[in-house]
Amino acid sequence: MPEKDFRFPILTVDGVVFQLVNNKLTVLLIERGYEPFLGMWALPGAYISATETSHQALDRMLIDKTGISARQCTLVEQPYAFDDPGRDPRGSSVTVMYIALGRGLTPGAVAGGMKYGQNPQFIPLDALPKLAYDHARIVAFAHNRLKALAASTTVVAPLLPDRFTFLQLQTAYEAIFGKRLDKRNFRKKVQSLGLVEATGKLAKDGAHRPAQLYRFRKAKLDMFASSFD
Amino acid sequence: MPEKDFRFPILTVDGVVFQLVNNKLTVLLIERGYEPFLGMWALPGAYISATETSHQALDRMLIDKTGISARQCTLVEQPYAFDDPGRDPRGSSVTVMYIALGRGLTPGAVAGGMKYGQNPQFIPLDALPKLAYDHARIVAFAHNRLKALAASTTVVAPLLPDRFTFLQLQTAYEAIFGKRLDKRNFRKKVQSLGLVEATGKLAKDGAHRPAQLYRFRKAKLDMFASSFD
DNA sequence: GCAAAAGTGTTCCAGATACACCCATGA
DNA sequence: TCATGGGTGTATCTGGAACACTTTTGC
Repeated sequence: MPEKDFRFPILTVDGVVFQLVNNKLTVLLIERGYEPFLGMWALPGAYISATETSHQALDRMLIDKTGISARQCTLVEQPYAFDDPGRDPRGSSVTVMYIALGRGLTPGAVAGGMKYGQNPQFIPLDALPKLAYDHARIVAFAHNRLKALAASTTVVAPLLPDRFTFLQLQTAYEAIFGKRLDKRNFRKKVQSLGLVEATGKLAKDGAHRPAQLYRFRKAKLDMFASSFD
Repeated sequence: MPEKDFRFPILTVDGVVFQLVNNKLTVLLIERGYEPFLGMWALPGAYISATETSHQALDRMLIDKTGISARQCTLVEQPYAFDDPGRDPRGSSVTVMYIALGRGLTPGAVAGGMKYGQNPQFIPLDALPKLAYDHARIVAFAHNRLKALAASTTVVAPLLPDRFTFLQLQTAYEAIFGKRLDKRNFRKKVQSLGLVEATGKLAKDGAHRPAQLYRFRKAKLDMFASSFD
């Protein structure tokens, strides 16, 4: 029943921001500036207040703690809840996790941002330090989710520039799946799905044959029939 | 930053309890007994208090509102969060959704239970009434999730008795996917995955040849390689 | 001319699909 | 004897996986 003075549990939001750096999938982490877990690496996160949605809290928190705006990223549609009774000594807590994807993000770069930031860094998933709370589990969950989405949708798009070569696209998939793909099979697959279209422009970036530049046909998250792996 | 008098948003839990009734996939709904949405059908749900986890709140709420205990069900591993700014006039709210699976459940049957219950019923997914809040969206999400899980894990197990015939198993899958499957191909698939084993017992339940009774090899949620659809 | 990435086809195999008849039982 | 669900095998198709060489450019 709705009671007037009902006390709610602690509600927090955590952001899992992925970006490609040097062809590796990385995630945005901070070093915690206070207890608990002082000095340990953690996902950027914050309490959600009664006057905001979890989404608004994410925006605010990301800028405050990492100097990156959620506006610069693409959010994956669906937030997930993690209920960790043992996480906070003050009582039970629920955290809402968002997955965000970006490219060319620089921690601390937003003007006036990062009030509480503690050394925000994009850290490769294959070289994660020990994380605070149950954040290792949350990152693993998010990575799994990203893999599953990449296998059947165009989620990779926000990780890439608007125009990209086939090699860039393939490398993005390889970074997400954590394994190499065959160049010819990859091309066939992407083309048979009609995911991309040639722009006619060429990328001239070195001592080799210039590559055709492509773009995604659909701007939005698009589900396709068959699947990668 | 952790502040002493921080006020948290409204946090609620909603349960999506699936059960097979007459070979149809049904979901547990109640008729709301107060505003908002008085008289409308809705998922059973409740506020989460500061002294309990979302999981505990689910247990309590289900018994109070439907007379069904979460102990009678199998919970799907992962809760999801839905953040609906417009849902509650008193401020922003986040709801944590659990998917639960059961069989032979009877609303209102728990002794001493169902304090606030309003006509709890298992309603077939293909005959849902208009639902309160954004519950139609939540049910659709849960159904999708169930489909995806059924395609690659043994989630169906809790929907079935311990021992079941191949036809029962197939019918469960058909109910979840909402389409017919080929009997021979289904058998081949299930057997090649080694999902079930014969018990040696026979089901004699009518004017026809008795069927072999099977059980799942793994009691727990088990992920298998290939996939149904 | 050589280093470096771009681009291109075929074969093979496994798994999915489509499909029809006889069997055991109770009424 | 008939109605009902139980139980079985084969041919075909499709999509994924494996695999190597020629092309274009800058230096």
